[in-house]
Amino acid sequence: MTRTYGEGCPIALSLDIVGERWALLVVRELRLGPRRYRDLQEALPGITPAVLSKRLRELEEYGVLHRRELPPPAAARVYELTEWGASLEPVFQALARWGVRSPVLPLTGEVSADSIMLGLRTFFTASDASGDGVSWSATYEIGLGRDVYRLRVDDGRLTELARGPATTAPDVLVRTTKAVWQAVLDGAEPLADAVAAGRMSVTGDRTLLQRLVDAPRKIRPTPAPAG
Amino acid sequence: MTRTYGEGCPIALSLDIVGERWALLVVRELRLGPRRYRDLQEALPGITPAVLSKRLRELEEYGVLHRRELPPPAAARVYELTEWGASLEPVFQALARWGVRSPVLPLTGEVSADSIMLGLRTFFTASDASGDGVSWSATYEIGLGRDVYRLRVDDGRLTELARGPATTAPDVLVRTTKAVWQAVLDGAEPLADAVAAGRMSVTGDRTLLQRLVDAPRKIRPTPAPAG
DNA sequence: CCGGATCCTTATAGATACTG
DNA sequence: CAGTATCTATAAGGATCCGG
Repeated sequence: MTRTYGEGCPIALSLDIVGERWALLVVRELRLGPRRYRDLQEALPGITPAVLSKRLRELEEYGVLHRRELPPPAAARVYELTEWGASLEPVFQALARWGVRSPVLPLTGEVSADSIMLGLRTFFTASDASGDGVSWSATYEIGLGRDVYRLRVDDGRLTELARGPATTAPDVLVRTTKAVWQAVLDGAEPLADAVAAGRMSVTGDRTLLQRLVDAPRKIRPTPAPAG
Repeated sequence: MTRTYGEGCPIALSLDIVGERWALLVVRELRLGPRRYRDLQEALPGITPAVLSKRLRELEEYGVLHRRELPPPAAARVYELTEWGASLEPVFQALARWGVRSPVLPLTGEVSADSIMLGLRTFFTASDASGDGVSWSATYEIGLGRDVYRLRVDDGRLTELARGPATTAPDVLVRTTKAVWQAVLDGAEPLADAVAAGRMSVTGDRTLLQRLVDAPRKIRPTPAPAG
């Protein structure tokens, strides 16, 4: 390792490991499972091949991820998080919750389908039962363009979020675009409108879907910088 | 801002704000209260004045901290976190808990007195009452060299940690060095030995102090990188 | 086409000295 | 004390190229 903070503080050590430019975003892209070099390059607009290669080498060396060769016929090289690398999850959660409350810099730009779904998990708060006493459990398959995800909610808790179609028939099946799904999650467009306008197709119990999109509450209190 | 990830992902936004080299460590130094430029420079070995100035300007611009002029006679310029900046605390906690489990890079180097005390808070877990039914509440004043801290534990929860002496007579008063305190916290030296050898002076109930140093459990499971 | 390596340019950080 | 100025070293950005 070249540049080091050289401190005994565990925070500084963490930053020695994942504090370099792009490093944490590379890890972010692996949160939902293994990815190929090409996938990472596409998901990280602006990263150059040299930097991506360097980060992958470093992160492998430090034990955050490892590369694995898929056997034929799928013959491909993929990168995936080690157990320790996957345990960065609380860091991502904390950073995401902090970032959405940024009082100065706005939250603008493209978001990958992965990030949208992970954001759902980050801001997911079991909706309070509100007296109806009905426990909320359901399975979902959400398709955003070509990216498909399966979700499972058990007793109001999001217990599964993975890439790929549902393994059994889901309670709700959704097909839409990234943009529409994000608008609905942000509350910018009511779910009913998106469906009525044909921008989202829903198969199954729509009230279960409504509960899902209501669950994350990305409130942005925007505290005054208190100069 | 010059370099930007340019994404709509809140994680990327957070990294745009505090992801630059040294930025998060500057914030770390302000977790226990305002500091002067000089204090920061001394606490961050290796940072150059130009970089420190730049980070302080940027972090102020983004609303993470603000500078304040203390009125005479204490006439000094200090930097302190905004409310939003202070809400980075979960990020530090997550990074610290992750870093101590690093399977490859070792945790070596100097640690500031502030970081040791904050580490105590990060890894503080109320010791299970273990059947004795005695609720643990106490006040402490810990002196490490010239740095003095006051702590308060209420019902097994660490409710106060601040720079400076206790405001009323503490239940336990400790005077020692950074190195000895850290060795005791790490379990490298038993509390009784440090006291017996005259490396730590304790006034008050020593069993209350034992509970305090036992509270943080910095277990390092060192998961195999699973190559 | 995938998985990078190479080359050149630009931006940022490190080192040191110096000033209001 | 609280920074700025200058110079150098390193890392990142941009484009191209290459082997399997």
